[in-house]
Amino acid sequence: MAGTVKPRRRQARGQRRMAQLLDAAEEVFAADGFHAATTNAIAVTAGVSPGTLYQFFPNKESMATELADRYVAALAAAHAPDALVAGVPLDDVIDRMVDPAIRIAGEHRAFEAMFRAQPCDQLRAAVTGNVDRTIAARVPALDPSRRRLIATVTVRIFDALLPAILAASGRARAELTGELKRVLRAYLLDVSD
Amino acid sequence: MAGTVKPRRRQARGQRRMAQLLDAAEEVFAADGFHAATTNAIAVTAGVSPGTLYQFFPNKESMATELADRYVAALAAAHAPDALVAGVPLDDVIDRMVDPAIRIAGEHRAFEAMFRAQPCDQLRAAVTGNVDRTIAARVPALDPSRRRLIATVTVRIFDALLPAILAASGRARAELTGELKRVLRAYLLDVSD
Amino acid sequence: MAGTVKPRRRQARGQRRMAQLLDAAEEVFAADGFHAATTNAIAVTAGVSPGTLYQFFPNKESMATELADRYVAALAAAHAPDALVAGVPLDDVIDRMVDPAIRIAGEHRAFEAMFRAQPCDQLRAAVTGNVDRTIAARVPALDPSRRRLIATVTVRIFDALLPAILAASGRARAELTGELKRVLRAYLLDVSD
Amino acid sequence: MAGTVKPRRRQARGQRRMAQLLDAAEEVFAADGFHAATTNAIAVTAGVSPGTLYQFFPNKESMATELADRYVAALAAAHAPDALVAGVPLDDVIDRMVDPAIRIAGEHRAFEAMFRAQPCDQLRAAVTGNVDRTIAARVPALDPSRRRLIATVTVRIFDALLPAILAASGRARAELTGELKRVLRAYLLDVSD
DNA sequence: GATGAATGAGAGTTCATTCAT
DNA sequence: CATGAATGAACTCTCATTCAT
Repeated sequence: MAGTVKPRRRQARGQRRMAQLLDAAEEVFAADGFHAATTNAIAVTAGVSPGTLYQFFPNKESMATELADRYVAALAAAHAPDALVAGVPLDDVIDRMVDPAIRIAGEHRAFEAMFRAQPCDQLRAAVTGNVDRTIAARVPALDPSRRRLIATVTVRIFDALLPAILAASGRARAELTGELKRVLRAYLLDVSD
Repeated sequence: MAGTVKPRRRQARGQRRMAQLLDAAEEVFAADGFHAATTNAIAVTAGVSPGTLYQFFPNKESMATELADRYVAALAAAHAPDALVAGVPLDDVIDRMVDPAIRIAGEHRAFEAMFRAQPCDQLRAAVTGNVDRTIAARVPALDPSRRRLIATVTVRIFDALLPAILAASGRARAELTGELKRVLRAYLLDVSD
Repeated sequence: MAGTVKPRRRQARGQRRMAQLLDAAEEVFAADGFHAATTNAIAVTAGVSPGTLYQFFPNKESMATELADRYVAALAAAHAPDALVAGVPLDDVIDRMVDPAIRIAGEHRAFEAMFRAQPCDQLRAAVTGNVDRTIAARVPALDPSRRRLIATVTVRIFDALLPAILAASGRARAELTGELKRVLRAYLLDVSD
Repeated sequence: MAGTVKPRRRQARGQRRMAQLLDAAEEVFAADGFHAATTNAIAVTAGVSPGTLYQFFPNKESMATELADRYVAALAAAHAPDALVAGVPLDDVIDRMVDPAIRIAGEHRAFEAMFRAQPCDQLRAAVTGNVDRTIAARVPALDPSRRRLIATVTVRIFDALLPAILAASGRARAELTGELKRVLRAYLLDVSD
């Protein structure tokens, strides 16, 4: 009995530490970028020693990877893919894709940095997958490889404008967001023909 | 006469070294990115000692800046802005903007890295300026601040797809280039209304 | 109880290292002077890697500063300012000021170097303060700014003869020390009028 | 004829270059101190290339040495040792020694730096010799080795207060100069007994 | 003589990672 | 688990001096 309980407690504490460390990593990655970020700075921010950090993560990259996982999960939760299929107008689909993505990127300070960092391909891949599936649902006839290409391009466009959007606020942010949607709509209408 | 030749001879060696060093920097920046690139690696690649590098460039940044200047010049030479004005179809304009840019980016291995590096804003600024002027010539009625926004977005889209294009070759590169042009055409047509 | 001991154990090793490093710094500063001294030499002398040095001191200057603090403390301990006030003859006061200072400078090999180095103004300031207070105690009527001037001059005289005294030994050192005291006595008698 | 004239011209040009370089060295030594001063900085200040500098001076030290020679000569010229002997009051002697020394130190910006720099012992030695001879003239009965000691101490006191005097101006400088003279008079009166 | 390019060892400092405790 | 001391290679940049021209 005790044998089964103890490990759980440990795991719980471990989970807490990991979350704590990831929060710290998020902050530091957001502030300095992946490369300039220092594991020592992350440890300090988390209020632990560098050694502790390496008890939970084998290296700096792995922290980025796990952070990216967080963001993938958050995106998955936000993009409840209900009813993206049939008669929903393209504008609405774009809204339902773009707005939550921007929101999540805004909430998670390191989203942007992780989106670019090489060790976080998963994040880009996940987003691309989302878009790919959405297109598949709306335009089933499309050739899969062409669909993949379009999805990739779409995500890159999003990526290209995201930093500017996040850096802006108020009117400017709205303007830039509008422009992003305009690009996507124009492009996606064009390729739907 | 001799008075004008003599100093030239000295400068000539220096100019050669500078070019040599910039070539080396280009190679190393392209391979490792601006941050990861080391001045020692550049010096070794150029076949000189680190001290020599610092005889011509005050620091690492300045090499990036000068490289970016090179690219700006190359772009300026390529974008002879003749006849972009009146009756030229949009497709042609896009071709004449995109193709040389991709060609130059392909010829200069560090173009992409410099396009992203902070100390090289000039490069992005120059390209954005080019686009802005082109739009101004074609759609004189457009509000300048809106025009600037469109130019910025256009360049960011180019930036977003450039790495993929450069990484690809043959059929894949042609496909991606086509997609880039499609995006731009769709967007620019949309905003011209 | 254990709670107070455990952290101490960790700090203990660190404290030992700091002392070790300061000892090494003292040796190297004494041998080469502050500017010529290298952090690597200090690390080697201390038998640690350069990185370890920077775990305890943020930079070279800080080592000098801490060394100077050591000396200030040693001086404060030596100059028990008892009975410097009333009827003590000037010669005795000078003995009680100069002798411990010379002894401490002799014991701490870098004293002289630190006395001169810019990042160690504290040391000179501390010594000047000591002298200033002593004068204040003996000649309360003296104008404070004039007193400060006299203290400064006194310390500079000490500083001027210290290297010669430390470099000498035996009879020569005694002679020079006597000369220093003679200068100080003559000067202080003169200004007491 | 030409054979004798040409070399003279050359020597003349060489002398000019040397003076030019020494002027530059003076400026740079005064600004940065001997150690921090850079031969390149000196060459730039002199408006020549580093190679030229090494055509006239074998190394950095030698520039300091020659500068010190300049100062020795200036001092020798200033201290016309007339009538320092017999009935001149001590105060006057001190004035005639200290005032020109301070004036020259003020006129030659690197005087102070050279006075301290190790490669310039000659300067200190020359000044000490002056003082020694003056004492010898005034107190012929004094034991030579004791005289030497007193001269050394005297010069060190001068050295100790010189920086403060040069850094000050107006009233403060006058005050400090007065204090220096007071110290010297008190000391020399004391040792004359 | 004069130039300025070239050298290269070495400066102070950083940081991802490991390890004894 | 947690600590924080320890590592050491690598970084950018400097500078007295030399050498080809």
